[in-house]
Amino acid sequence: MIQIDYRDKRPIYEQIVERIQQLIVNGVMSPNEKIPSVRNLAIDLSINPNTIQKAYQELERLGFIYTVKGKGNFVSEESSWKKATAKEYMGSLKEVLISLNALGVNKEDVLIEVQNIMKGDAAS
Amino acid sequence: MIQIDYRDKRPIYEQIVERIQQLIVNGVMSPNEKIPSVRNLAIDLSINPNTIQKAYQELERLGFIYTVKGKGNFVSEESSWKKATAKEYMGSLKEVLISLNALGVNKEDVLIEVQNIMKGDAAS
Amino acid sequence: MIQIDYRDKRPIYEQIVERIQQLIVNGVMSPNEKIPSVRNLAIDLSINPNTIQKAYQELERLGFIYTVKGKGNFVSEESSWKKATAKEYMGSLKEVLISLNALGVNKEDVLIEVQNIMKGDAAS
Amino acid sequence: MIQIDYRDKRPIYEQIVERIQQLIVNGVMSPNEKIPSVRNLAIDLSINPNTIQKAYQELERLGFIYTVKGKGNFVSEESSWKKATAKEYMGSLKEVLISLNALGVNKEDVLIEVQNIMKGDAAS
DNA sequence: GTGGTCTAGACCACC
DNA sequence: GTGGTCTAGACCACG
Repeated sequence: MIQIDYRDKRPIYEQIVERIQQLIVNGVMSPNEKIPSVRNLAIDLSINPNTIQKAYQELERLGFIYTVKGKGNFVSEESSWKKATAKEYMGSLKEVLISLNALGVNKEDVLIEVQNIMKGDAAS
Repeated sequence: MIQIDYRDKRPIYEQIVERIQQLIVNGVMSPNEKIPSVRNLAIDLSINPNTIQKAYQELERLGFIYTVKGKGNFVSEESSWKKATAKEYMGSLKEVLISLNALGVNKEDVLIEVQNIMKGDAAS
Repeated sequence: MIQIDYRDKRPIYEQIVERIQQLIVNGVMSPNEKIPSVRNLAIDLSINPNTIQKAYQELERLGFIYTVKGKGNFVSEESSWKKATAKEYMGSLKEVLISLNALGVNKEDVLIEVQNIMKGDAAS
Repeated sequence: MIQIDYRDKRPIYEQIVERIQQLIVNGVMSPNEKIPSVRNLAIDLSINPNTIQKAYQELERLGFIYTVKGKGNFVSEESSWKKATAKEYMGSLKEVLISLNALGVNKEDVLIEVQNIMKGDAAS
């Protein structure tokens, strides 16, 4: 479920943060579902528990998970992250579009991509 | 023309790379135009020449500039970077769209953003 | 009467201590009134009796309740905690005021807050 | 300048965060002033550098300092933290006042404390 | 068993 | 020299 790419320049903990974010955002993990314990995931990935710990604390800070000491870490309600995350991604979209525009990419090609990926146009 | 933000988390050389990339992509600098010498830019920005050197090496690796020993550094022809760069950004676009879709963002909102930014639909 | 927030960073027993303190200070529970037995409260809140036990021990240490073996736990006379608690809060008040002063907060704003909250000016 | 209290229940890194916050808020350290390097402070306090590192990262997250890799850590401009910090302290003030009120503390005593500490009533 | 903190020691990127 | 990351191993509070 989580793969570490040691050739990636980004730190391991950041890769874990991003991966779990994806799993939550894409609905693979549901609110209040327990995520792997620090120790278990550390063993799974053959990584030091401290590194997992750092990733989990960052995820909590971002509002994607919440921690119950002695119990484990759990996925937060959508309300804690949905709005902020969508806003963030819209910002990224804007940046990418500006660059694509400067590169002279055809608007049609972009529109096709949007139609292909965003099949559902139902709001949440 | 180039501004360094020391509070930015990214290394200085990376900021320079990105900035010059922008200048080239947006046409501010034209193919075969000479870019500032390592020494001059270092003095201008009051930073270590090694840092500029590293930035220029990266830009050369990416195909945005080429070096002529004893002459200086020059902007490459569009052909050496346009295609690869556009492909890269299209990849980013795809990732962002997938996430926006998962977040339940309305397709209409994305299309509006595309129409707003990509005013020109002329191909390269 | 007592609500546990598992997402709270503070340990459960501390939440219970604070909550019961509030109930006593605000007069909801009167001196010599019996408080729920360890066992009953544990069942009510669906938590481990050890946790309740720890909370009650802390409350006893602070002078808010006293234990009668074989009978249960009871709210102490005001004399055992009122003075110490007030002193403690006056210390906190001082610290906060110093910081607010350093931050350049207007004295008037603070005075307004005091007038708003401390409606009764009857001494104990 | 910074003292660690090992009897304090709070983690060391949190004590450091609070202490440096105080130094900044109270104007002992000025914007853009360099704070001790991670290694130096670690040696000074006879503490592991990782612990200092954690404290500094938290301070950066809170907007009190900014980091320049390879250079050190520096105090942020007041604008990054003044408003939020003042708001936070006003919240603490409110809580304390409510408790003092419930304890039957005389309003006059509180007003005296305010007058004593907040000598300057000049706004920022 | 769970997360939270800390130490000791190491390597890396950056400047 | 500076901060950033990571490992290995330890102890603690909590439930």
